[in-house]
Amino acid sequence: MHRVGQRVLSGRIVETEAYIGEEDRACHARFGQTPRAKILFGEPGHAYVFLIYGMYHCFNVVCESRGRPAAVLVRALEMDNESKADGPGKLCRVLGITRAHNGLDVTSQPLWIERHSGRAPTIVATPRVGVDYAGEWAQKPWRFVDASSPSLSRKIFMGF
DNA sequence: ATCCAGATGGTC
DNA sequence: ACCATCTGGATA
Repeated sequence: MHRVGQRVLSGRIVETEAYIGEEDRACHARFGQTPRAKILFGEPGHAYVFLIYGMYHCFNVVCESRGRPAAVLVRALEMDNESKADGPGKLCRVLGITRAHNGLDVTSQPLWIERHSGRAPTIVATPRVGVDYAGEWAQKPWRFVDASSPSLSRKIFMGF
């Protein structure tokens, strides 16, 4: 959920990826506590937002305790309206999330997450997207999707 | 259906 | 030089 003025933009999270620790060669924490990755090393429950390819943003939630860098990238939403949010860049564009949100507490306004009360998801794990440079770490099944959702960033196929 | 160049700028 | 992306146009 993101409150902007009187409006609340929201959607159901249907796709995520885990980035876990300095040893994860796909994680931004792999270079240690650089200026960009600073938030990753901080308190859990805070937003880690970064600019990618000079024109898009990616939204993560920091996990695990201070000093232990880990986060969940939110990659797709099923929107409450007609908007499309089937990808990490589109999601941030549609919800209006930018680096101005980096470090915000995600348990309160204006940017927060609520438990969904609808039907249970059918969770399927696949390799993460766009991290081929990460060697063996690229193959870990740390992307999680609701296979029953039509709003995924890419289609699922046999086994995945 | 698949392939790919181009956009665009922070980060290391 | 690289990059946790997206779009539109070309090709088949």
